[in-house]
Amino acid sequence: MKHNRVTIHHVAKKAGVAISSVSRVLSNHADVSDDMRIKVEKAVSELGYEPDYLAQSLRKGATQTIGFMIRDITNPLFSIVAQSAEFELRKAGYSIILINSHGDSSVEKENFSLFKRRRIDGIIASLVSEDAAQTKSIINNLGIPIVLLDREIAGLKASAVICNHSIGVKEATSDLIKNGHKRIAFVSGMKDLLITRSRLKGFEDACTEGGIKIDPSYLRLGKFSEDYSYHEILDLFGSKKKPTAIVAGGIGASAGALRALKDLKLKVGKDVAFIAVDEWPMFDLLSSDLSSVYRDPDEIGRESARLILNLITGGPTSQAVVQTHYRKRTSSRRVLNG
Amino acid sequence: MKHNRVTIHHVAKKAGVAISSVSRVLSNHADVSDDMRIKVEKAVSELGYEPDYLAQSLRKGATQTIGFMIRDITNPLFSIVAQSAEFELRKAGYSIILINSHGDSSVEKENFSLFKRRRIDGIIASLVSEDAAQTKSIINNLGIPIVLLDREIAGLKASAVICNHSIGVKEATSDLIKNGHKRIAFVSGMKDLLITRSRLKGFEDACTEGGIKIDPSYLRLGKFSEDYSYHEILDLFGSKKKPTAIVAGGIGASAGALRALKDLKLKVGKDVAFIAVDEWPMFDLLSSDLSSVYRDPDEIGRESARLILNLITGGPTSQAVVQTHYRKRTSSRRVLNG
DNA sequence: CCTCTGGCTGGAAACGATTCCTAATTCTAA
DNA sequence: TTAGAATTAGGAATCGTTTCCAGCCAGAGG
Repeated sequence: MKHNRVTIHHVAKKAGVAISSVSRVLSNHADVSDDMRIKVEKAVSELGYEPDYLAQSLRKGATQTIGFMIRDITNPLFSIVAQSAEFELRKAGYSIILINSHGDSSVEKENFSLFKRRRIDGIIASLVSEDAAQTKSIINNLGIPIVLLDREIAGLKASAVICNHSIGVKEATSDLIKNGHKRIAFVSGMKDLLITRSRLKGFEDACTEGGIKIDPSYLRLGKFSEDYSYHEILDLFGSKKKPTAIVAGGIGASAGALRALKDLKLKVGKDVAFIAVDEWPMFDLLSSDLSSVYRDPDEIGRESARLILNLITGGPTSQAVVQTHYRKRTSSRRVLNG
Repeated sequence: MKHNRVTIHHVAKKAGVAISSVSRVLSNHADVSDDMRIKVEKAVSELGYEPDYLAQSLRKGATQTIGFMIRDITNPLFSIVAQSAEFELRKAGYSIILINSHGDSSVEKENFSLFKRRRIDGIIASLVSEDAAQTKSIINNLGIPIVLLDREIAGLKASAVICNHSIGVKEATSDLIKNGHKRIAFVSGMKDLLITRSRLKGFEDACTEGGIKIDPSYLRLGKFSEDYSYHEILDLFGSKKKPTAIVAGGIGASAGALRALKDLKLKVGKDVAFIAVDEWPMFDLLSSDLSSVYRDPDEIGRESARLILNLITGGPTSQAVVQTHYRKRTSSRRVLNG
């Protein structure tokens, strides 16, 4: 089985030249005579030779591979990001190794070490948390260029794709207020993440401008999971001061909230207003015509690819900002008892 | 920058032993004295040494990497398959390289060659087509173990995960017939794919048993795309003999069909019955309570991982069958003019 | 006391490329 | 004609491991 792999050795022998000459021809080195080029190319095509990545990588110290680590590949937003990043990176000759961290920071840690051992050239990651001091030191000691998705960590040598969440959420919340909503709930992930803080800022700004005082019990900022959101919404509607509108930050939050409303037999857009932050496949086929805060996942993927390539070729760390905007549909209207 | 990578060389020097001894300790070779083991382990932990995958791979001829090639990673079903396969393979020490073929068989061809150059240990693939003779010869010449998802190619040395589509579709179609439907349309992908033939068989069997003659114009078997399905449904409902029920084979087919019905202002479950083959995230939040044919994507991922590991360790090619079953909900009921 | 066995160890050859260095050849110019 | 420069080719080192092979030393058996 070993003898069926054709190496540069075989090519050299067949062409009757030295190994180094074959290598020079294939890497378009300047000092190659026409005669040599022809001989080698003939041998290459006759043998169907293709250089081995492994050996090249070992020698050159670059694997042409990018590690893509996310918390959950089944999240439709991330899968689009992964697809478009892969598309861009492949054009530049890179492959991607996909790793799930399952939202577990110890798995995340292992993954970084795996990346290092595999001599990954660069990393694109959506980290579990921003405050883990350990994560910070791991990344800094890794010596591998990294692009963070929607995370901002002080003192970290990393590029980042940051979405401007506050703008879209502000527009959306303002629209709710304009439609007469005063009791607006906001469900999303942990407050220590930039993404949550940014959304919260948009929410607060809109309330301030609209002259609405935020009741802290309407802020449910705990986890991105469906489960969390589901139970928080049930809890809110079990209380005396039921909200008339909900802003759900993230796909999980939206799914959990919509399920809760369904179980409560409350009709979205009629009994309660709703804004989904982020959309998912077949969004338009849902039972209600949801207003949303949109960002383009393709753009996130493209930008992250651009940033990591930039870093790999020695460029400085930088940030790319992806805008969000409000897509007004019918679920944000005034409701019966609003 | 080169000097900060700690190699087996440094460990050997620090421990005052030969490189080969370090390697023996780390690979749990039998011929190692306790004294040696202790010295080496001390040096390893003090230096924080981790063996380099590249060099190991080059020497051993195995990269501990699986290539995962699918037509579209944003397909929610595939992304779950990818996730569960990754989970299983990681437990066995493998990483996965994810590649999109974008449903393009020339890209697919390139990808195979990339896998070979990267010395991938095994491939899990959802191929674009089954009949391309070229693909067959490429795979056979590749010399890399491969597991096919839902494809059956004669004369190919490959394992496969096959879903038993016909059973679920038959159950579903029988239910439609029992509910009085006679004009049932079936939209799905190309007829030359096993997956389509298998679904069609279930459909035909149910019709035969139910005493219904199939009108060929109700069979729309062209592509898996949303677009195709959308236009075929519009076409069907523009004709004289409108169907009273639709079976949509695949997520794309379902999406396209549901959009067409929405545009036609036909209510699913009321004006027309509908069966979705395969579910997607937040299926339960759709505007209608869709009956479906279900298969477990997690199981597909697990099985494909199991089969490829089996092949890599020298086992024979084999098949795993994943069952489908009918999930009866309300969209399959009798309808107004049915 | 000598040989044989067997456990351990170190040295060196792979694995398949790239690249530096040196040498041979050709060409130009004095 | 010959020195010196410019091309071009080959040889060898290198990347970081694993693994084969040979040798050393200690203990056992005669």
